[in-house]
Amino acid sequence: MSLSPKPVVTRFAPSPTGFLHIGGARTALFNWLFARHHGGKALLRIEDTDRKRSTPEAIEAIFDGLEWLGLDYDEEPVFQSKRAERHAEVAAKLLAAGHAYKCFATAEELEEMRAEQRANKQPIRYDGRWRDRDPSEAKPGTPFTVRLKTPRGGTTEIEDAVQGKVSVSNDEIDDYVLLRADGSPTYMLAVVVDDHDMGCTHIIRGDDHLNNAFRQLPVIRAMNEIEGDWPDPRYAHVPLIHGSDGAKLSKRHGALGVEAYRDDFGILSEAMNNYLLRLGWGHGDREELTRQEAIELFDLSGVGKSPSRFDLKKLENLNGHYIREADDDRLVELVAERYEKSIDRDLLAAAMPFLKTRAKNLNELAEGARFLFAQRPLAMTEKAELLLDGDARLNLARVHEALSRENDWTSEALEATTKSLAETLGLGLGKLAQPMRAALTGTTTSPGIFDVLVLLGRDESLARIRAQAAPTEDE
RNA sequence: GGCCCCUUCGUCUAGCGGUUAGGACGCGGCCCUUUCACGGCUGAAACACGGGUUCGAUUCCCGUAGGGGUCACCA
Repeated sequence: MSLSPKPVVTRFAPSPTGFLHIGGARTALFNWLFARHHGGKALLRIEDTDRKRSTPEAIEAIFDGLEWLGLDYDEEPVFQSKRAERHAEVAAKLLAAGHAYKCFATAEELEEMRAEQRANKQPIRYDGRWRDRDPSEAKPGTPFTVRLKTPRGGTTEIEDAVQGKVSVSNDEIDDYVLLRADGSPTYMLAVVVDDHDMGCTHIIRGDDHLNNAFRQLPVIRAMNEIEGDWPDPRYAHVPLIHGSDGAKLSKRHGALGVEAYRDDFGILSEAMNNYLLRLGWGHGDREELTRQEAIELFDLSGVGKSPSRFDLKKLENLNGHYIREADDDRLVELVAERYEKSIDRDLLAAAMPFLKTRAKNLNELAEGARFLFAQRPLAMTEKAELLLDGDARLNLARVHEALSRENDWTSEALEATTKSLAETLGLGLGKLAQPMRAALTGTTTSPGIFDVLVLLGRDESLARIRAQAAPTEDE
């Protein structure tokens, strides 16, 4: 026993069969935070052993998603597919030590076995037909798989950092395949070997892997028996994220990659991080946490045991919060990206303080800025059109007259002038302001109308008001 | 179906034997206000059910129900 505890090493191990989805992103975040919290190492491994389903695009999407989330790794990513030799080496050691054996059963034969088990309502698992047979009983040259000789009888118990004590009867675990007939390793072998070789101390993953822990442990213990220094890792199985219908988040439930939330929904990285952090983890009443606070506060004991549902409304609420806090220049860039044509960034920057309190996502922010760059004649929304009745247009003519005499084009002066006009006319300010808003922005929603006047400038403002005003007699 | 896990407002959660069961999102109301937001105040809203253990259970134990996960030469 060493006195100083081993430094924490975690890994995120996605299989690149698609984008980085919400659940994967949260697992990545938890692993990363846990490592950072303990001053340990965060590692990344790409589980690309499924040659058919893994794609380079998916690998890129995962890197891209992780980078966007601000999750960095302490070593170069490990590609599982490149380690097949080592996996086979471990399988050979297991075989040599009698912890594994060759199985010459054909796929058809096994399918038949399973069909029979189904018919007899028996649990479906490999029956160990080659467990105690001598390989010489097989016809020479028959292809074989290597199966783990799992312990019979008794139970295996793990102390999961999230789920607590979980135990499974060893008889539930069949002698599963370690090495396929073509000599390639299965996932079950590869994870264990890679986790060991990477020095992972904590395995934080979705609880869809909880059962796998009981299948993987025998390999670890067998290897520890053979060569030592294969300690059990600490497991932490985090409950899955479900869709709003309560079922596992999947493609058919509209599960999206994190980049879709970034690109299509206009979500900020901080908002996504904060939302994911709070989904399944809590620390008292804390809702909004910075990255730094998350590192300081994150621990496995704060992770809940029950699955949680994904709620876009809450994500967007958080997003609105982070938009308001975000630096204006950054928002200008993000909004500008959302316009087809190039826009006046200085104008957008000037408007940003007024725009950002009104948006829950970048799309709304871009939409809210649209009036700044609109060309006359302005397109009117239905509500704006409705607002501009005869009286409104008459009032606009008066506003135009008053404002065109205004020399001090500041929101304070413009407000004073408009208010005094309203008073003179015996009208509420709204009677003037709402038609102005419609004329100036083409909508019924916008920043404060006097800020709009200033942003658009004297000439453009007067022109837009003129365009919607009733003709006056002296014209 | 076998095995494993889960169960506090609609949702995310706090609670770790004694609380008016707290916060957040969403929803309603009020205030602010030229609109929409922001902000502030406020209201409705939960311990799945049944047994125990205990002076006392949301909290501990056992069932029931419901939900989820997993059962490949996929990962």
